[in-house]
Amino acid sequence: MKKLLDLISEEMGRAFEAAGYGNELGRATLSNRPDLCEYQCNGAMAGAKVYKKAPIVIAQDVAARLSESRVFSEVNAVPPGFLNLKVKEDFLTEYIREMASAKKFGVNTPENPKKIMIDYGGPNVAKPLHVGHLRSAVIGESIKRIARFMGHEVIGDIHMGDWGLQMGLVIYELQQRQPQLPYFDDSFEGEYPDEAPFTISELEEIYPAASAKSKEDPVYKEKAMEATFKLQSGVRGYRALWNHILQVSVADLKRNYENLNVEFDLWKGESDVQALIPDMVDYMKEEGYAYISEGALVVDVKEETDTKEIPPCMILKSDGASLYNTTDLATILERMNQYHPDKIIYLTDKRQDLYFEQVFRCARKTKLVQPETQLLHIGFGTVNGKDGKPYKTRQGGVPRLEDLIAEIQEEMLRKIKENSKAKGYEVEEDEAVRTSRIVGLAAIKYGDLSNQPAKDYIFDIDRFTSFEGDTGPYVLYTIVRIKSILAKYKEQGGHLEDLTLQNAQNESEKALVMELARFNAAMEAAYEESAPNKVCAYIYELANEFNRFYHETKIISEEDAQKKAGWIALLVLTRDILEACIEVLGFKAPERM
RNA sequence: GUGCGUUUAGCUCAGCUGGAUAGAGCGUUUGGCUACGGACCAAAAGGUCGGGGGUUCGAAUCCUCUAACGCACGCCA
Repeated sequence: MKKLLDLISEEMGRAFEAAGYGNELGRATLSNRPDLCEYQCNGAMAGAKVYKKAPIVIAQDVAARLSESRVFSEVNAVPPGFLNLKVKEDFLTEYIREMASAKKFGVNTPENPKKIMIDYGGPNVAKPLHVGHLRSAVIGESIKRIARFMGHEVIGDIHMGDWGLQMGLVIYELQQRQPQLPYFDDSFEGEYPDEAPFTISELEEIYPAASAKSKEDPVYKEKAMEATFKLQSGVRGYRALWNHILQVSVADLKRNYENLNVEFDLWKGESDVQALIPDMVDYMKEEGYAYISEGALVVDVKEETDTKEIPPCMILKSDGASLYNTTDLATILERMNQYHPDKIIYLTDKRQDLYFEQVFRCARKTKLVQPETQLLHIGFGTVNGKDGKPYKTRQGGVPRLEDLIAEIQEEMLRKIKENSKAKGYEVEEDEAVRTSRIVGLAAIKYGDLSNQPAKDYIFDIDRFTSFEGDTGPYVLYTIVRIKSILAKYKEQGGHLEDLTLQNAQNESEKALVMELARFNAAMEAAYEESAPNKVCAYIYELANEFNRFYHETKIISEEDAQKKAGWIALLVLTRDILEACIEVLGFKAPERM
């Protein structure tokens, strides 16, 4: 389905053409003066110079051609040359009816769907998730869902950090604590146990302990690096232990991401591409891309148009070891070979902007990717506390993601109980808890997603959990309210099928319809700019328009059956669109709250 | 030092890629519950868009200079 604004622009374009001007001048936008008109076109002013005429004259020429338009009920040329437009009810109703019966509410399926890989999540094995992991997971999941909704094929990869020094640290610390384990006995030739010799909570305690020791004790660090090396060179016992760590850790990660309603298609990690590294490095050397500089193997990625010095992309450290860059390049290689994506999107902290610029340039230069393959890094900002500094616990530590979510959900539970008490009815404890989880997740995700990804934002529990203003709970409340009215309609014997949308009866209803008609444009913009915040902005406005309409219109008590059915149809569409939006944002609405 | 980002109402943020009177929410003030869910709605007050200069019919938006803050700049990830 075409976008409403495109239909309007085309109609304007034809009028411009008929009056002897270029039809590209017909581009229309939403009015920024709703008191004067619904849509506007500023093409007459843009055309004034080209045609050497006063803009108002052009506008009048164009307006005169539109008196018989089936789209507009009103076209006014006003100084200095604005074209103020109002659309006919019939035209709008026809559009919204088509939308209601169309697949995906009129979002077009692309002719050539793209294959997109999204690299997000990025947890480190054996380390608990913390605030820093929230944004990658939440934004990445939403971008994935938006792209899927638009009809593209999307593969989400968690890309775990499962190969670095942290693995050596954990292994060495385990050896200190339980030296009798068979994994550390080089002469052991039997089968290793199936069961890991530690639980997830032990694991989570082991890493920080080991990390602290290695910072203070150079000998300890040396030993940990040795353990890392033994693991990477494939020592049997170390590999077995590493598998245990992975197994225990991944089970825990799955649980955590599931709670966040985040799903990955691939659970790959750095370790998966290590085998590709030697050949890739040889290739880069043989083709003359890589050379030794200051002892390290590097690929130059400078370009003539650079306004600053871009350091070369390092492939191997001077001790011959691989590093983050190497793994990322090998991952690109693997992804291209296995999945042939048209586009790879990375979600990490924005501080890695320059780093990814280097890696992307290196991948292009060394022809790891096709010239038409898009590589995109979406760098997101920091989650800050109310003081504007990175969010910390009261003790000053880095807060765990689990604790953060629990905190929001507790506050949500408190509010739900308080509100039900104020309204004078009792909620069952488990229903209240269930609801608080659903609404709490919406609060945290909406709080994050409604900001532009690249910007830092302030994590404010009171604001996020509020039912008022631009928040997740407000949007859910609106959906629940619609569901409640629809339930009542059914209770009274009404059916939700075979309803026909009618022409809008008043201003607030028309405003709601116009807002609904904007859905495909809003979703498309969110996709193209990888900007879930645009979906948030859209549903917030939609929810506002709905609530305004709701207050002016008594639906259930309406006597005219056709009118009433038309409104119910409008409610159904509003509910469906709101739910489609929160679905791509990665949360759901409860039946009651 | 170089580069990137940010700067809009008391606070938190929008601003549809150059248009009319710069918009929301929170907070403040006021009005609306015998009500389909008042967890809502309506309204008021609140701004020299960090600052200077420029481009043009027209600038929060484009160019330039400048200030403050944040971040990044080969062997971490």
